[in-house]
Amino acid sequence: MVGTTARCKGDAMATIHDVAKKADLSVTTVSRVLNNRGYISEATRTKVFRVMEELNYQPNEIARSLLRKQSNVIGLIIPNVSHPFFSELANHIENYAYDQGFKMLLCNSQLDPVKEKDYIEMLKRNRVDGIIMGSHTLQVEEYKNLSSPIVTIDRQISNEIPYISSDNYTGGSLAASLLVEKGCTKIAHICGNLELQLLANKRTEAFQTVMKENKVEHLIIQTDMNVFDQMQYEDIMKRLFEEHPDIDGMFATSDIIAAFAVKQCTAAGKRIPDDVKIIGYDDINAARWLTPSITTIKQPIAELGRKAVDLIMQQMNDEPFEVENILPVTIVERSTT
Amino acid sequence: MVGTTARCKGDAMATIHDVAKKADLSVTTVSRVLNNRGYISEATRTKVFRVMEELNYQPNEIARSLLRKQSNVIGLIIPNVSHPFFSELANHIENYAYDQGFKMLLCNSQLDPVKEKDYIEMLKRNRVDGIIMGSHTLQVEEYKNLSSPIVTIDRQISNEIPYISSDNYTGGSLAASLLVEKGCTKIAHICGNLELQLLANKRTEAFQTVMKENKVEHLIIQTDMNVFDQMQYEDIMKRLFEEHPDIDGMFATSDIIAAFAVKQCTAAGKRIPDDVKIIGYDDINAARWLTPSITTIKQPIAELGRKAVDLIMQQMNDEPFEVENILPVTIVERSTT
DNA sequence: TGTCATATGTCAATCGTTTGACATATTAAA
DNA sequence: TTTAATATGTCAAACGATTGACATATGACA
Repeated sequence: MVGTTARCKGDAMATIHDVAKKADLSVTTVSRVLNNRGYISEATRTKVFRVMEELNYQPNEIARSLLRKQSNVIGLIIPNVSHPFFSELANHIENYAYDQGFKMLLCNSQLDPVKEKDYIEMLKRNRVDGIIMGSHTLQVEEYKNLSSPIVTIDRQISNEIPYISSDNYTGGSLAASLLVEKGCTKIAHICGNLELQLLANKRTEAFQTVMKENKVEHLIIQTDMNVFDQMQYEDIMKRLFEEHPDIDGMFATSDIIAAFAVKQCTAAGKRIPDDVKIIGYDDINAARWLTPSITTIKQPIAELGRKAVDLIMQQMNDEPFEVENILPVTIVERSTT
Repeated sequence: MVGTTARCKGDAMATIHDVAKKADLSVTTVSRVLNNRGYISEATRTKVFRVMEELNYQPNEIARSLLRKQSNVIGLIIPNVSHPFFSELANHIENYAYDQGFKMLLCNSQLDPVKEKDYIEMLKRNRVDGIIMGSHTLQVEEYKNLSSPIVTIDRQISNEIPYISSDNYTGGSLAASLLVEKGCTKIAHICGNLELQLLANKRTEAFQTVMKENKVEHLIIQTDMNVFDQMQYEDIMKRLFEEHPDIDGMFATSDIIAAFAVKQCTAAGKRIPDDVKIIGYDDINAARWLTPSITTIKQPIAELGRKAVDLIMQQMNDEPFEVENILPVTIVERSTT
């Protein structure tokens, strides 16, 4: 069936003038009831609301934004919402922002620097009240003269731009220690590209420290997280177990990587956790419903999201704010250790 | 460290007037180079661009939107981005919308009717060019006089509002047939609430038809998908296997439910696929990286997203469009069958 | 009667940009 | 020399709402 609806163009929405005319009042009066200012009799108030209802009137927020110089929009730039960590973060950010009267524009940079820069400019053109940056493909300088309130997830840009992260060092330490405690003797750590200067690198630092302290044999494999190429993980895992069949412990920098580790172990006939113990990071929802469920370092995702929005609001209102915002992690033991 | 940055309020962004003044030109001329209209000498063109660069000028899209009566924003209302199916859909919608020059406002209704209605009104106040509805908690009437272009995912509202879905009937049929083929003799089907009048119900219809045709014992369990309560799935699965220990086949209406089925089977000591065969629906990314990887009905998520955006644009431009948009599914055999 | 609180109105400016109408140069081609 | 294309300018209206300043009218109370 093919159709063209009449309800598209042409039938412009009612304006405050239409409401005023139909209610036989001045626009000023209508605006007054809309904004609760000045003296309004109960009679006119109800009349105005009735007419608004009849005309299906919705105040034009674009016009308001223009006048108020405030859009009540927050921009969120992340690599990709389809990554569970970011989708959960986006969910919490949007929920909390909505509670605070903000809308959220979602931008998936796909970790493409050109796209990321484009998004930043787009958000500025649209006069968003703030930007939450979860994608970091640009040079530090590019973020500095951004003029709008900004918050960074998991990356320190400068001493002025606030950033949020989980306590990566403690997280890495907890994971490494648990593996050692459980008796692992050769432990692999899969992390992202360490040259990217992300705060997540502290997980690796902590891991190394614990390994050295306990004199445990270990190895570190960097992955190119720039590509959300799941095949890549499979290959890495496969090669890892071929080259080092005696690995009996793994600390992956995300639950997804941990899931791939589980997969390859199973494929290689190794039992989890008896032959190999695996720990992930993030505690995405999936960590619970995977089989076996994954032991992991839990990031407080909801709090991260709330903090991000709070920091935007604090900057908007010229309130003081913390530049460094490191939220505590906990270790959640499940079936892979 | 506590700080207050100077770069927040006060330092209003440069306007086209600032550019004109600094470039010693009229606003009209600047606007002309900005919009590529009329005669402009190469000299002034470059001068204008240089000054824009110097002032870090970004044209105010809010003002433009007001004048053009077009925001270039699409609103997406879904239950929850943290659900993998919706996060992948949102990702594709945003990507394609961006390519077409649109931004995307993300709204998580949390399947709360009040919130959903609120979001619809918010989007109208913000004069979005169209709304993609993936959340359906309201009565049909509420959606009808919406005035803005709208597209519905997986629900038919009326004969005028376009809707998109995967070929649910074929999907259900493929899944059911495969289980029968593979020799299952008692098959369970876990679906959502059938009273909700969603197109997904056709999966159940098809399942029943195939079961009856082949005279296979079967049972249907409705879940309250209104709650993204993962504990609920666990309980249902547990009870199911307790009450019907002889189940040897399952068709779940989502990969996540299938994952919980896998989990409970494993917990109950049943081997997959030897003792029980399981088929999911959606083919979310996780279906591949789960252990065992899940056999599932693949929805063409990217195409669904593109189609949704296309339908919004077609309505905007008063072009003819299809009301019914059913996209083909395929079955992807993995390790659970 | 005068004063004040209440209730509404008129008018104009503002937000930043676009656009049409029209004027005015300069330069180049006919 | 006339004509036309090129290049820029001025001016004002429009988009939809808010707001301050000010006027006016009614009713109540002192």
